[in-house]
Amino acid sequence: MVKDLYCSFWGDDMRIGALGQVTGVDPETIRYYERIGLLPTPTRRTNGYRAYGPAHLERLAFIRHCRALDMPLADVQRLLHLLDHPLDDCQDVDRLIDTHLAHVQGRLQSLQALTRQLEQLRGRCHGQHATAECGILHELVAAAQGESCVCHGGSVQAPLKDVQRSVSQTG
Amino acid sequence: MVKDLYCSFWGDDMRIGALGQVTGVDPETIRYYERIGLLPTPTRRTNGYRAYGPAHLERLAFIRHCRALDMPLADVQRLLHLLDHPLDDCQDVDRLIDTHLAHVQGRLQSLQALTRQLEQLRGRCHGQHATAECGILHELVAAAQGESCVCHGGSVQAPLKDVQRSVSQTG
DNA sequence: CCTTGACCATGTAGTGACTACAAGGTTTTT
DNA sequence: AAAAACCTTGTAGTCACTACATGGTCAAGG
Repeated sequence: MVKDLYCSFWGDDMRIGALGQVTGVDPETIRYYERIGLLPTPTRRTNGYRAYGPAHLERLAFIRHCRALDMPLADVQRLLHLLDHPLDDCQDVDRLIDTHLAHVQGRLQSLQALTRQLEQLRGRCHGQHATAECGILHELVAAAQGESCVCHGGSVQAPLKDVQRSVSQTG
Repeated sequence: MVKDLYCSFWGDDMRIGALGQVTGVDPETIRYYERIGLLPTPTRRTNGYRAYGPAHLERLAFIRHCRALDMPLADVQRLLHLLDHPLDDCQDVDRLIDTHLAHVQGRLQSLQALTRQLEQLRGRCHGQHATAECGILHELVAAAQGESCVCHGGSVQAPLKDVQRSVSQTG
């Protein structure tokens, strides 16, 4: 029986391990979501164990789905609030998704440029030799010294922050 | 004169602010690189200020160029070591770049899928209405509940970790 | 009855690559 | 002389977890 596997999954409440199994989320992550106020505090059994119901399962699944879409937890928080207070204007949701989409598309373009640069860089090294003659290292050093390179094509002073931001996490 | 701007840039040493100006790196970041052993400790002036020479400038530029290629600092560290000890085999450099390239390409594919998903999601909402009828929110909730969706097409149990790893930072 | 093992609780610290202060000293400008 | 801009150190914050330490709870096996 699945009930045996999930330890009272079919009962009226789940322990944190069962919830984790069903959603594929580490129990430590679930506790983390609770700590930062993303998941409501569950009721407790007499022994202090957290007792989760279907509502928690739904909410956690929603969070994970949004995370699979690479949304930051702050955005997920806002969406959950809109779900809880469905009287507001839908435009908030629109803007949130639009902003997030722009974010992702920006990072996508950066990564595409990055891939081209790395591929060209990779092509500089052929066969086996000492690092002293390595075309990749030479290219990297030359590029860093501001000569026109496969990556920047410009000077050292170019602001790298934009590139890095768009490549890194959403924050 | 540029000398006035950069405070002894043309002298035999630069202060941290000047180095930051020339390379476009925040002085706090430069100190951070020094702290984690990426930049060698510079000599000090009599007043305790850090005094940087051309060697530091080159090294910092190299680091930033690698970072612009989205390499983790650990990889940069290894490349710097290979530059300092150029007797080793060049294959190390090759492997490092190859691994990094594979990383970036993986993230690129994740982001492409993500963009498609978000665009489809965005298309669910038309015009102005209350969140209670918002197609985006409905889609997100439905998807989270395991119905076939524009994103997963599968169940809640799907392991999201792979997606997230490939989308996030290199680490 | 005792032990083993799996589960749960809390709290703290670590990750990467910075960023932002706080509290004080120095140099330059007004 | 005073104010602004620079420098120093150290510490703590960011994001979304992850890992660990320490201890409590519970079911099954010997």
